[in-house]
Amino acid sequence: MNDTKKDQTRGRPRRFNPDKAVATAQNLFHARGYDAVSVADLTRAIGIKPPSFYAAFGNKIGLYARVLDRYAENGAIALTDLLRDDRRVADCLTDLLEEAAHQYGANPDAPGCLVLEGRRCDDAEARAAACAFYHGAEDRIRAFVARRHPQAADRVTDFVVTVMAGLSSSAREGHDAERLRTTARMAGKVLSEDLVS
Amino acid sequence: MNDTKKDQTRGRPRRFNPDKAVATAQNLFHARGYDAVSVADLTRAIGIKPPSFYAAFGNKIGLYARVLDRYAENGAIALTDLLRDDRRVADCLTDLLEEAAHQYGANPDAPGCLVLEGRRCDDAEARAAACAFYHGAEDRIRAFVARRHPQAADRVTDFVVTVMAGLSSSAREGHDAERLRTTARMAGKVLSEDLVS
DNA sequence: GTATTTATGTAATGAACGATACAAAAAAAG
DNA sequence: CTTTTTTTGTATCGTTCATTACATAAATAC
Repeated sequence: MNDTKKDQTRGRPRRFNPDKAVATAQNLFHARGYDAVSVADLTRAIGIKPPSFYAAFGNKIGLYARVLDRYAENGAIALTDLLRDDRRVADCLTDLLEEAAHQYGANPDAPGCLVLEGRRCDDAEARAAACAFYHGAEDRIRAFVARRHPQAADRVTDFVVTVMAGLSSSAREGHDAERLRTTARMAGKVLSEDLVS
Repeated sequence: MNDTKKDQTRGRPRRFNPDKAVATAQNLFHARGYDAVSVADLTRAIGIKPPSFYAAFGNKIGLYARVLDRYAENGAIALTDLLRDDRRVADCLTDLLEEAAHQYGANPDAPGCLVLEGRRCDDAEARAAACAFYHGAEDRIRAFVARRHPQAADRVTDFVVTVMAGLSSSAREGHDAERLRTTARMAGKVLSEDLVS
């Protein structure tokens, strides 16, 4: 019957919630970046000791992968909702840039994009994990543009992802959501004129 | 007479050229970033042992400061040449973006901007050093725009520095100079329309 | 020559890192 | 109860990091 509440696993029960731990780790990684967050920082913030950490997540990269998954579901930009076929491509992309501006500047304690910033950390595995998410998003944007503007897809995608990376960078530099949105709107104007029809 | 060739210092002469060492360090820091370059990497590349390193440069930050100075004179964008009073502001800024695209993509082994990327390394002192150079450049851009478009200065400067950060980021992602230049030109169009007259 | 000064090479320092060995503790299964 | 399974805390591992003692080498000054 109630197989959700009763933990009918065998051994000693966990004293911490792994999902909550992932959320805590997400905050840390987003605030400081992968390299600057040590395992000691993570265990302290979660409230566990290293052995519990490694038993639950494998290693630092393992937890980072969980964080990226959570970010893709929770905090990242919902491309599916934004890149619609019933609106002009330029308008969708402008909304995308404005949404990025809003999200990247929303929380001053975790500015910018977890994935965009994660692309250039110093750990090869973590970098590859972040880049995988990034390339997925980039490909979706390019495919969306290509459907109606095939010859402009590469150029427009380069422009959009470059502006998004700039927005994330400026967010980390201290630009608030309002300043970022102004920048995003300026960038959006280019698209409206470039992608006529 | 010839006081340039004769080293009339007292003790044992140096077996390496500090200026060449700074150039070597610049390549390393630009290629991998401050955090990812260890003192061991630097001493190996320069061809000296740690004591010679610390005697010559003080510490890792000391050498990084020398590298930033060298970059400002050598590799960075010559704002003085670009931000001219005898041309339209929008044209100057578009040239600035295109020049950034050209420089950031010129050397695949050292993509992006040393200063822009250095802003977000994990060492507080190195970060402060890079940010000092960055803020200097940002202030010059803002002052240049403000002279003729005072009410647009903040907005336009935010846009320009954000695009530049995006260009540097995309350069590190692998965009070559040509792709970056296309992006830069697209961004430049906004300025021509925003800053009429 | 001797004294002084500076640079060099060997080797080691303490600190922080990611990751583990090990035994005790807390639960279910028999 | 005993056995089995899993988690926990303590304590530590080996590696890498930036930095430095220390003695030696190579130059000038006297």
